[in-house]
Amino acid sequence: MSAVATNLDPQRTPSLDEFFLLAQTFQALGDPSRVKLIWSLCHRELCVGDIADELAMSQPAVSHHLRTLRQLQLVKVRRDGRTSYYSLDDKHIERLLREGMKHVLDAE
Amino acid sequence: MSAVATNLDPQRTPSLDEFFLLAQTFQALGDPSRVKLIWSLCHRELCVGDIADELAMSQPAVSHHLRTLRQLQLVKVRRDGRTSYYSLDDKHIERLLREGMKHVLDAE
DNA sequence: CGGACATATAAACACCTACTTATATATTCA
DNA sequence: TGAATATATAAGTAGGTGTTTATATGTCCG
Repeated sequence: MSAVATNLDPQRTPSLDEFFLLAQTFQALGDPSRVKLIWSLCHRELCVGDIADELAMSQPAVSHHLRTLRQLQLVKVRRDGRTSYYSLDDKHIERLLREGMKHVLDAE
Repeated sequence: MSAVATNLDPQRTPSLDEFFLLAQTFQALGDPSRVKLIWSLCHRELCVGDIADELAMSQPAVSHHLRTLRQLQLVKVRRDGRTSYYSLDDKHIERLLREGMKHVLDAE
């Protein structure tokens, strides 16, 4: 039986669509407000109002960013009554941020 | 002797400047042309003309992107005569891309 | 030197994005 | 039901970004 390249093969060259999605993902992380937002979601979930307070942003701006991040499956939502609790969608996200921060701290 | 938090402490909350730099780094990766460009530099260096051919982009556009990536220390240059050879600046970059691609492939 | 080659920079333009203000939706509770 | 609360969406706008076209810089070689 020969090895078959799957979507999860880390060595194969990604398709154009996959490159596009990867760029979109990085672009979603490429904004100071969103990167702080995601950092604040490491290790705990927060509701929209708390995020707005913590980042000193307006509520609509926070909702807007959260929608962007939701669409790319970077954050997920849990609704409880009128409150929406947001958290990171998977463990890759935090690793991605920390790997990026390693570069920043190494480079400066 | 007590442990002292340094810039490299992965747990400490980054400064505003560090968040800004992190966002800039992700933003630099957040473009299909640049993400393909960086991917093509994994495991080998390339000169500007070869990159332009490989990505089917104009030479000035490639130079422009390379400057962006250079300023953030994502790529580095080695000049030989009239040719500039570009390569990834450090090992974090490739890890960052692969970590991001893992998320994309998991999410789809 | 002078022409050819490789890359870098500049200006201009169309497109996109992040925020604000205003309003809508949805849920709770008196 | 109706007021209050929490979040989502819409429209508008100022500023930013990626590309092209044109030109400049720098290097090799006859």
